[in-house]
Amino acid sequence: MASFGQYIKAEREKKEWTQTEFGALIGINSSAISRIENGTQKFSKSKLPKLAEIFQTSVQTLTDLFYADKFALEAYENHCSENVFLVAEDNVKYIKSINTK
Amino acid sequence: MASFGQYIKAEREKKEWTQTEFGALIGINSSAISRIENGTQKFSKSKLPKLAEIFQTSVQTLTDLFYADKFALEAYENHCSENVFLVAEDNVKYIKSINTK
DNA sequence: TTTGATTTGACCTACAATTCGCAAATCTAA
DNA sequence: TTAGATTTGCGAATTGTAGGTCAAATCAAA
Repeated sequence: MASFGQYIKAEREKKEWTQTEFGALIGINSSAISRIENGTQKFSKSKLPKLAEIFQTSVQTLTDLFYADKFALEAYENHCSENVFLVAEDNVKYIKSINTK
Repeated sequence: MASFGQYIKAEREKKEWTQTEFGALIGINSSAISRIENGTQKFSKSKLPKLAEIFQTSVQTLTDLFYADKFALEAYENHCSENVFLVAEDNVKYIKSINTK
């Protein structure tokens, strides 16, 4: 999957909803839906649970898609080097090791 | 390296600067330095170039450390699954492929 | 004990980033 | 052509957050 916006668009079209219909379901103006699908506006993470409900999928799946997209864009825009995600992965392990002991 | 704050602290101590001295160099209040080193406040990314100068290292190195730390914390706090960074890496490749053609 | 260094809390300001709402423009099928 | 769907420009409004200030608490070493 390319981006979170493209994912939303694909799922919305699967359900054969217009942006207006989908917007009403999730509680977002239709122009915002357009921007979200096209990447000029971000989907609010606080709405992930509702989105999971509407799309009939798990919050975990959406969370991973959402953040993978977010991290990728941020890494690209800020010219991070190739291995930034490898380092990040190590850092998560470190954080977890601290918060469990 | 554990976190960006810990990195800053380590480098500052190598130079034998107090938080106040280091704060004066980078232009941040000493209590803010304390918070940054201890992770309750974020280092401003706009100051990365200045930090590189002060620490005599490359902006790229600091950028990678900074974002690896940021991504790790965000992934941890939002309960992303293990493979979120693998997906993110793919997404970066996709973004790059679009922006080069 | 004393002095400087560090940590922390509470509160506040300023700035930057985003979202939203509306209207207008554009697109797309029938 | 026309009606519904989508995109987009713009300005208003909101939100998030860095980091300052001040003061108090804690720490560490001489």
